[in-house]
Amino acid sequence: MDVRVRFAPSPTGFLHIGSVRTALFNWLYARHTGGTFVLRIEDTDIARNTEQSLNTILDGLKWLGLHHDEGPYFQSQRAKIYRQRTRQLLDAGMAYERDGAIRFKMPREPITVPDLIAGNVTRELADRELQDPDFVIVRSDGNPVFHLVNVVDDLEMKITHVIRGEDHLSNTPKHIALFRAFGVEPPQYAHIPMILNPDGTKMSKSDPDPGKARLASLSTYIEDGYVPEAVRNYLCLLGWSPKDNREKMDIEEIKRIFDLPQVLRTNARFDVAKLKWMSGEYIHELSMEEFVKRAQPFLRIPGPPPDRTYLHALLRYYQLKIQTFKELLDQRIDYWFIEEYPFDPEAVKKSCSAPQTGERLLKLADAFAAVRHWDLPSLETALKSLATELGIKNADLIHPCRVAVSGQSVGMSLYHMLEVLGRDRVLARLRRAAEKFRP
RNA sequence: GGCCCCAUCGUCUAGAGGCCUAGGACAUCAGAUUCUCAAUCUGGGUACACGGGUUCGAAUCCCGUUGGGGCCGCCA
Repeated sequence: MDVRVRFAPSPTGFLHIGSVRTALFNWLYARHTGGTFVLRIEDTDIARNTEQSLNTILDGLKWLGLHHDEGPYFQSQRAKIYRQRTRQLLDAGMAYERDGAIRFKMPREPITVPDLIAGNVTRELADRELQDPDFVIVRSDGNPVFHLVNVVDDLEMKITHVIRGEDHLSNTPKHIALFRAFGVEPPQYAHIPMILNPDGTKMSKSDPDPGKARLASLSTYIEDGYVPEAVRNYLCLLGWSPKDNREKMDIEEIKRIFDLPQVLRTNARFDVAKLKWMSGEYIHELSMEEFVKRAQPFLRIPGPPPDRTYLHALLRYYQLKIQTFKELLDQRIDYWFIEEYPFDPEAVKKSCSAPQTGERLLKLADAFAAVRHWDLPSLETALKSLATELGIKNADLIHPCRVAVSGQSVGMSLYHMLEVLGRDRVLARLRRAAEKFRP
């Protein structure tokens, strides 16, 4: 049997992280079985159907690398089919009209859902449903209701496996009843557990807490510069695991071993810290070419375009330091590119307040000027011999030197920094700073 | 209110009756290292929700309790 699965988001203008995971599991299952991944847009509510919100979905899937094989199909363009199917039920006496709406005659006996993940689930009717088990399939304004269009679409598109959030488990009996009413065997169902906020509450875009609302949207992770492969990898691990302690995994490998029965039945909480860690893992292993390419939107380089070799040399440090590309914006990198870099007052106060600072920096500049090869070991030797000569600790030269050439007290190891900056910049900066810090 | 699902460290999870005095990862703490932040290395603490069964033996099976989530719409 050819597997056909679908992702059916409603175009509400953003992608919920839970939806993304559902899309991912559908995609994984399709790839695992060599089946077809269909994209269907649930846009029967015309008010939500805007081009921009559709693009949000398309862009999100593309960002994650979840390519669909068919679609997107739009429910809004399928009104005729829903009407025909409604007619069919009406004619067969399995639906009737009341108060202008069309209702489906729900079977009175409980229906068992054979679920690939949850097992056999038999749902008794709730007390309210006991009063009136039938449900509306076409509104009085003539628009079909979710349950109807969902089933009709799955039927028409020959969907074989419906992989969706557990929030749909309770109304799956309705869907099964509808399939049977059409004289068709329902597809296989697989309900995956939900993704919750860190505090265990439901993830929602409309959460009054803006922080939590932000967590729920995929666009947050795109904007914050997370690596898409990491987001995808992390989401795979929410409700599924390879059982052998592996976590950072190649997507090809996941496609190979992913299967529905191993999906967990427990809800998972979203842990941004772990996602961040994983994003970092992916960033660190990027080639410099790829890193620069992806970092582009988050790089603010002042001054004229830098030399490529120089840029790569200095960026290596930041690549290993950050976990999301947006963190690049927090790094003070101006000193690599322009001479008017700012001096951090704290750093100056801490490292350059000694009265001999100016004099020492001048001597250091002279020592550096004398090195034959501008490389790490020579610079280290030069600095250390000067310290010995002056009878001071290495650190008494290292810290002022760092502040002099970078304006700050943090950064890569000093000798490495000097090596990358180059002789001309370093000597000029040391001499200028010597003036600046003269008592 | 009714119905459904679930329950292992703070979090994600491994665990399908003896390999479990419960393993891994993230987070956290301590130490090491260093010119700073970071990284790295080493080490530590922290979990089978509770109560009953079944069994020679239970994190693993059954029942109940509690807790969490979901659904019961002319929303999707």
